Amino acid sequence: MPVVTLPDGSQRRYANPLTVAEVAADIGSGLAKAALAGKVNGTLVDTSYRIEDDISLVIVTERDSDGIEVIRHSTAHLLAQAVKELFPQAQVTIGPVIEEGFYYDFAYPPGFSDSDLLKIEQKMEELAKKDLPVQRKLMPREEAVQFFKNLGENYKAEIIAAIPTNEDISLYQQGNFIDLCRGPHVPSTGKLKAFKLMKLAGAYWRGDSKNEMLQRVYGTAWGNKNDLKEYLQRLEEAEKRDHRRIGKQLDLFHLQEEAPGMVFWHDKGWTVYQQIEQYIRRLIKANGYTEVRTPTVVGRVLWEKSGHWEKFRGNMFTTQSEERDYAIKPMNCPCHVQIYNQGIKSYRDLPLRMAEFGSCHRNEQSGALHGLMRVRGFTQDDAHIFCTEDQIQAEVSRFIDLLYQAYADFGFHDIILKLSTRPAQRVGSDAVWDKAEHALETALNTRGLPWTLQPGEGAFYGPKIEFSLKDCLHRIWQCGTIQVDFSMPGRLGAEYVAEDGSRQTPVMLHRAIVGSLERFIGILIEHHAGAFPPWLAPVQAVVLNITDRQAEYIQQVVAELQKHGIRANADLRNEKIGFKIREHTLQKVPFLLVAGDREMQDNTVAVRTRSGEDRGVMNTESFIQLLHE
RNA sequence: GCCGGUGUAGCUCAGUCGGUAGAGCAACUGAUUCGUAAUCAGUAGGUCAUCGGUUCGAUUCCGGUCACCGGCACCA
Repeated sequence: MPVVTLPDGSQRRYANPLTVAEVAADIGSGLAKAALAGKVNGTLVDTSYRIEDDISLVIVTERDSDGIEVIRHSTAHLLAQAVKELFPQAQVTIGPVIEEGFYYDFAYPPGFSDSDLLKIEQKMEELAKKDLPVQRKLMPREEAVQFFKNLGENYKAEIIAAIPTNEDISLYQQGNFIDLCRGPHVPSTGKLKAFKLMKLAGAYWRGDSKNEMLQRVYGTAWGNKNDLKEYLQRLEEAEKRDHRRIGKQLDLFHLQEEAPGMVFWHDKGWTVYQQIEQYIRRLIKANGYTEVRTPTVVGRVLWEKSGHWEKFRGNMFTTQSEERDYAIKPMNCPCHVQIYNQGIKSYRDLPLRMAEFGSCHRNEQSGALHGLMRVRGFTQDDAHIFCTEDQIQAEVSRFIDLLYQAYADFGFHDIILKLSTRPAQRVGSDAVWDKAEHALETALNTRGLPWTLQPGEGAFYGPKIEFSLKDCLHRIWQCGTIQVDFSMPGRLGAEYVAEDGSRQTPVMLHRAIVGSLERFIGILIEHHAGAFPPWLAPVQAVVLNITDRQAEYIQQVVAELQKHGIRANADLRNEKIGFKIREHTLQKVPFLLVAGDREMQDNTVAVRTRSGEDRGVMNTESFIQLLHE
């Protein structure tokens, strides 16, 4: 006699065991139709799940995030069914739900084409319309393995073989298609009403590049057509913000074939770059850092000592001269240790914070390159802090403060922190790791920040904290990091004289706030959609005339603004004011200053923002004040 | 690096089922001096990524290479 407790606290008593679908029908016919799955005592189940005991039950519909998840999962199955009908030789593998959609990997050596994708989608529509019931069955493990082997589905058989022996093997059938799946699924294919196949891609079996490559089909699915439409519109919006597109439109930078992965910064992009660099330079100088500059091309011997030659040779650009090998530096730290090593250091010199806007090159694999986000030539806002073990915690705390201030100034307030601790393969004693991990953890906790632990994800040379920021499209970008290094100072012979006169090896903290400046600018472009805040904008103001009569006056205004360090230009072209407004607005210039006869008479300008807002008429002094607000 | 796709004027793109190409914007010239998101007219501009093959003839078909795009793998 099951008692079912619903989310509103109400209870229903039934004389006999019954299914989730039957409870939904008992509540109302609308709900019965909308029911996609159930949540029994917090666990998702099919609507065919049989309720025998007293439980709490949620009827899951397209309005719940759980419901969307079930829809996506079932749509992945529908995709697999369609593929098997059209391409019987294709073998199914896995088809998980991902953020905003799903994918399914198939083993199909001939590969799918874009036109196949269309055909598959049409077949899916057709199968959905048939409203085929989706039925769950259980099968003993061995039988299931044999069953899929007989179907020629070797990958599925392999997956089942990997399932723990104490778990049930559940299969789902819709029409002739049977797939191994944990479930739950929608009760019938007709519940799948809003989906679209997005793209084709290659993907390695089990995510390992040593394995064969499968055909991955990405799709998206939603509870209704409207949500699907909104999602597609959101993608379009994101495309409009693409930094590669905006970089071209706003004449910020370009990339070209002869220098793959290396940026040609144009005047405007370089201005933004300079603003960022100068900002960080001011910030770190005020926080006890020194700034240095080290060579770009450094002899092989140093990279052998640091261990990079052995580990990363394939990813370093190398060159030679007079029969000596050199590498273009992929990172700055070994060079910084060389500066540290000049002259003897005392414990009184620590912590020693050494910064460099270091130009580095890494020979990234061609397929990894992506606009400014992944390049071969980049500049880090790098610094290394040489300190004692006891100083780690305080230094990490100081750094977190610095980083939060910088992110806020760039317009990022949502920051995600992750602590990565000791991996299996590592250097340094457990006692030292204990101390360092504890120091990082304490630094995070004393600041009251929420963070997640990534056990085993630390570098072989020490634990680290990673800082990621969320942009306005909710995308997450890892930028900042602080890493403890127990290895390199020793390898490269860094020492200091301790209070007791003994020679000790310092700990080294690698840290960066924005990481690669190139990538960070890419993030900024997308976050602001090219409309940089005025302090970063390459051109802060353009002063426009109405007719030639004001030309001279406008030159004076521009000169005055420039004298105050404002990046201002004149636009004296013989064009209508509307035309000029349009052009500079599209160029995202924060302020447009118009001067006609009236303004010239009064020694003022009419101020308009790039968003079309009229800020009224004012003199240059007031405008300068406005800009600095 | 791997799978798939793309490469045509400065930009965005059309086109040629094999007979060496076209639009809009931009540029240039001229006219227009105009009050807050596009003034009008004219001119010029391309080894159709690159190398090779097939062909009487290739930008088009086939192959190699390079770069880019979407993923996968990688990211000290």
